[in-house]
Amino acid sequence: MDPDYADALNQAIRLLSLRHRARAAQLLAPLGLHVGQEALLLELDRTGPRNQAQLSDALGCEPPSVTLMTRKLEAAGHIRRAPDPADKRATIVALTDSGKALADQIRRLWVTLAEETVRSLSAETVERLPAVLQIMTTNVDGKSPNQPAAQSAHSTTDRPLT
Amino acid sequence: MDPDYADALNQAIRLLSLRHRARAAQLLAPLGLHVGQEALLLELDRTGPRNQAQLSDALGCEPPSVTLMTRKLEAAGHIRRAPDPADKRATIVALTDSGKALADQIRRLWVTLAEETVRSLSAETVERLPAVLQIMTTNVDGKSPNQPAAQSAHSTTDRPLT
DNA sequence: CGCATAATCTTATGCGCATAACGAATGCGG
DNA sequence: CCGCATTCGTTATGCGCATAAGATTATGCG
Repeated sequence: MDPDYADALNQAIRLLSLRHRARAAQLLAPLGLHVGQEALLLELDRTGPRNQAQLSDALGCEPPSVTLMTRKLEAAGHIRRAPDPADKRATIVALTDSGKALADQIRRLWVTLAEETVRSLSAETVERLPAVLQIMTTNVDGKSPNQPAAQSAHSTTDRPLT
Repeated sequence: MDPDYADALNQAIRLLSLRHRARAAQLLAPLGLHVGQEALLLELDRTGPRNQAQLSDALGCEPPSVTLMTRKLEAAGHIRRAPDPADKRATIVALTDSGKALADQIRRLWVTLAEETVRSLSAETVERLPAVLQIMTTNVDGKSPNQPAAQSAHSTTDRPLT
């Protein structure tokens, strides 16, 4: 394994992360949203109402952050928080109509951005890109520090080498 | 443009960013480093001594952050800060021997991780991945908010579509 | 030369998110 | 029925980094 390649890969991911976050903040500022709140809205819109623990899991962030985000989004009228009748500890979170409209609006912003990116890539690269990113994600997220990363064997493969 | 594709791409990048950062923090903790400090060391090791303004530019972070990072790395003995004789405002930053050794050590950590990732991807994907990431980075980083992103025309293309 | 403008670095302050510690509710094994 | 570990949510605190404002030096121009 070429050390320079690993280094380039590492730096490329780091820069992409920074720029993506910066651009997201820029796009969302006019809407009065932050990056984490965007992710929460989109997640709710994708998978429907859930309690905060499930949300923090899906978003890859921690429960206290979810508490803050849901409080703020509720104050803005984008979501509803209601106690779960089946579990008095949990509070389930759902989009309001305003929140659903906002989620659609956000998605439209990213579409125009994705179009620019897609225009610069080959068709097959575009096709494989989501799967590749997912593989990179599962691998970089080593389950235990000094163990081979999950093979991500079943759902997402990219013509495994050999 | 399929809205679902743009959505998937957006979320994939977001998740990769989170996981990459988390893993980096995990790898660097034993070395007493943070993510930004790692980037600074590697950048210095790649391109040689520079002043802090140039560093903040290359790292994609802001000058005050560079001030804090260089102070801490200097206290740890990994870098040297010296006034620039040609410009009394600037302070140029250089790696010490200890810093250079540390940079090599860091790179070795990422190599083992990159190996796992490469093993899950096809040879041609691996070959194009850095360029693809760079294209995504330049595109996501729209120079001005409502203007077509830079074509990244000259150096990095990935068989442009059509 | 003299002065306005810009560039470099630093300090002060705020924001987003994490980790730690806690109270409340659940469910399981005795 | 009763401990007791577990899970959910919140509060308290800290860290990394950004933005805003200030001090010092460079630079361009009348």
